[in-house]
Amino acid sequence: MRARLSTRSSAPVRQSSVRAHNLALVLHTVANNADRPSRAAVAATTGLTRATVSALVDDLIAGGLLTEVGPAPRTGAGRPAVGLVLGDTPAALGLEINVDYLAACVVDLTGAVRQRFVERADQRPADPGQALTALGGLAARARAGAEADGLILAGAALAVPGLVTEDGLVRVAPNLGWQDVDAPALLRGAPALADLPIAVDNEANLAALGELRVTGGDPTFLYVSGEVGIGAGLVLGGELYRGVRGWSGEIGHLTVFPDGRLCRCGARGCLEQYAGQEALADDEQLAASALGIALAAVVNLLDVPVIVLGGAYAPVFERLRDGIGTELRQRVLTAGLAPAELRPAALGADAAMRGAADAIIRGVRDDPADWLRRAG
Amino acid sequence: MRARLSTRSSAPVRQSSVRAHNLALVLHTVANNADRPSRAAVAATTGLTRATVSALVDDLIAGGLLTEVGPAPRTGAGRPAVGLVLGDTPAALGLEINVDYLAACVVDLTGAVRQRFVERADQRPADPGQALTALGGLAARARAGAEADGLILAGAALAVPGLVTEDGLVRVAPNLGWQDVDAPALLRGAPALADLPIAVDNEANLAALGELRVTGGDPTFLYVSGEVGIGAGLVLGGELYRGVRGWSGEIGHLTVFPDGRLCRCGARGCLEQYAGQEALADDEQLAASALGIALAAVVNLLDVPVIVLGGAYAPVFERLRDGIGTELRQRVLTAGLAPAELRPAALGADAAMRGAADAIIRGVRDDPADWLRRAG
DNA sequence: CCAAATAATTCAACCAATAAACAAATCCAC
DNA sequence: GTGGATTTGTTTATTGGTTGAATTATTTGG
Repeated sequence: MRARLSTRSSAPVRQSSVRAHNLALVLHTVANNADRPSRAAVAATTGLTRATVSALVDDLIAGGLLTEVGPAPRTGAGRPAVGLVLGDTPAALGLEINVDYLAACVVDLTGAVRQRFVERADQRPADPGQALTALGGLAARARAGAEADGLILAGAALAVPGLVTEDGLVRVAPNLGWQDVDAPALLRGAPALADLPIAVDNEANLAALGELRVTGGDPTFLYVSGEVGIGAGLVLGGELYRGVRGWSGEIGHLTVFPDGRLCRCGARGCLEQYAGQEALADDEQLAASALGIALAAVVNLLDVPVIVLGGAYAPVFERLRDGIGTELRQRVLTAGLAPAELRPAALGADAAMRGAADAIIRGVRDDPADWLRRAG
Repeated sequence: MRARLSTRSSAPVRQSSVRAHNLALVLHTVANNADRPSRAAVAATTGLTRATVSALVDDLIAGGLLTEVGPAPRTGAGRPAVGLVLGDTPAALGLEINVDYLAACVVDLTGAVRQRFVERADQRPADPGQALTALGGLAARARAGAEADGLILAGAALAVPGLVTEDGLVRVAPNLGWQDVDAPALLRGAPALADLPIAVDNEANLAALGELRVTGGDPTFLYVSGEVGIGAGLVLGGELYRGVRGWSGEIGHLTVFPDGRLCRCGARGCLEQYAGQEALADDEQLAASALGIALAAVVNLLDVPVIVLGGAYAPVFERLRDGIGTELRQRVLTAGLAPAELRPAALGADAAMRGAADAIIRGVRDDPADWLRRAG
């Protein structure tokens, strides 16, 4: 298979882009190979020559993204290989604000959590400035701990339960009572964050990214997060799909019973009224079949082979499975050909925060050349 | 903005990939610029140097993909520019089989229809072999006409109302009564098609691609085609989204009334029962609100800003608009922030056939280097 | 008729990957 | 143990593709 450069991008490509791509390719290859591959092994799996791989690896080692480790146990004749593993810098700061807690963590390049702070407190009475200042405090502690470990931070990302525009503006976060909050600007007020690039995204989107990291396998799935509301993160071909304005995944307001219960959004019969946290506590079987109807819609529309249930759904997954499955079997046209797989989320309550840090790490892994340039 | 090579592709990139990308970039730039740009103008808009553009243009002219035309009317001092326009080779064969007709057309590189043949006849009694042989006959006439015009064909694509796998196998086409039909193999039986690459895809998917060409603007929209069943083609960021197994877009089986009418798929309350061709003839307002409920689900889930109604919906669009719009305003969470736009399809009954030819043309435009090599 | 301006081409330099030769470090066989 | 086989990693010349500057070509305007 020939390498295709993304045709849609209307920017010219030069030799440096080739190097950027191949740097990412080598980095990914090492990251996805747990048994300390040698330069030669990387060359074999990527299709690049050993000479090229050596040159690329030199750059990555110089930037701390890769590290040489002692040779693997003897394996036969020949000069012994020197193994490669992912380095730990740069790391990233993952932040989360939700109705009843604030959280911050630092995740290193390998995906390991190196710092973790959670502060339980009802955020609804606080105004956005207060809440984000408090979060800045947590972030400062996490950063200090990370830097004591010798980690350099590449950036920070914040998970918010609401609609977020591309430049990080929180349009609405109904359960926090926020409207049009410039979260990056407020966060930059904290000295510990002033010098970092700051991204903001929807909580379910980022949780989906976190899940993608740990599932490893399937690059296409829907992550559904049952909270007070219901959010969803859609991962298509290994990429988070955010929608044109970044407002995708509002599965909580899919109509399941057109003339049913009135929802706080003004419409009738929204999924949220039948499978939100309150409704779930009230009647699990109703929640399961409502979820099944909505998920069938997603599968019919997008041919998504895997659905991951997180948030409040994860602990009761086994009791929901049958009810959801029944609706899926009945309502998905292709259920007979290849049924969609249903499974509980692997990450717990930390999913969004870890996914946030992961989004930054992903950026570095996907474009190491950019990081090498920035890090000088 | 720096050019990003698609990181996901796990193939190495070499200098020839750079050239392939830049050839496509130049070709697109000329295609999207109606007023005969010069090499210098192309260089300015792409960011490549004039030297590079000249070299690339030479290759494209040699392959017939671009043509030089007389200079544009005087514009000031200086050596007059020689204009560039898209050539007409290669062209592509678009084929369609549907319940009550067969159709074939030839579309040239610019998107112009150069040949068109339609044969009305009920295809349900015919077995797949007979039907595709008849279609092969139409294709032969279209090809002969095109070649008399000096056109070279790059390939053929067939639109089918059913589920199609990646390698062109028709798994099910309920309204034709087909099951597991190897359409490419049967088509290759026709001498006029034996030497062409043949693609097969779902009718709504291809119609959506056809629509993408003519709308020009929005690269993200949902195309909904009302036929006996209801199909949808989803275009995200200028690319058709086919789903993991190629079975996306089954919007006809979204549940709108969970305890409603029994559908031939076995489930209850499918959209098809309320907004399929029969139901539409029966009660337009019911069809509109059912459609509205289903489309609201799509917008909530995917944040799609534009919905195009085609097939049987196009002629009655004005009478459906209000009913659909009411549901969308009520049921889409972000309707207040930025309502989705609703519009009728620009192409008529030919949409799928033209979209099929267009899919081939798109392939050439997106990777002209491959075509130059093949035609070489 | 010459200067200014714009278009397109030519040519040396550069960058990144390749292929092939080479050096290093081990195993294995005698 | 000593020499050949084997595998890793580096070095070097070559190739393909873009760049930038200089050059040539062709027009308008004074």
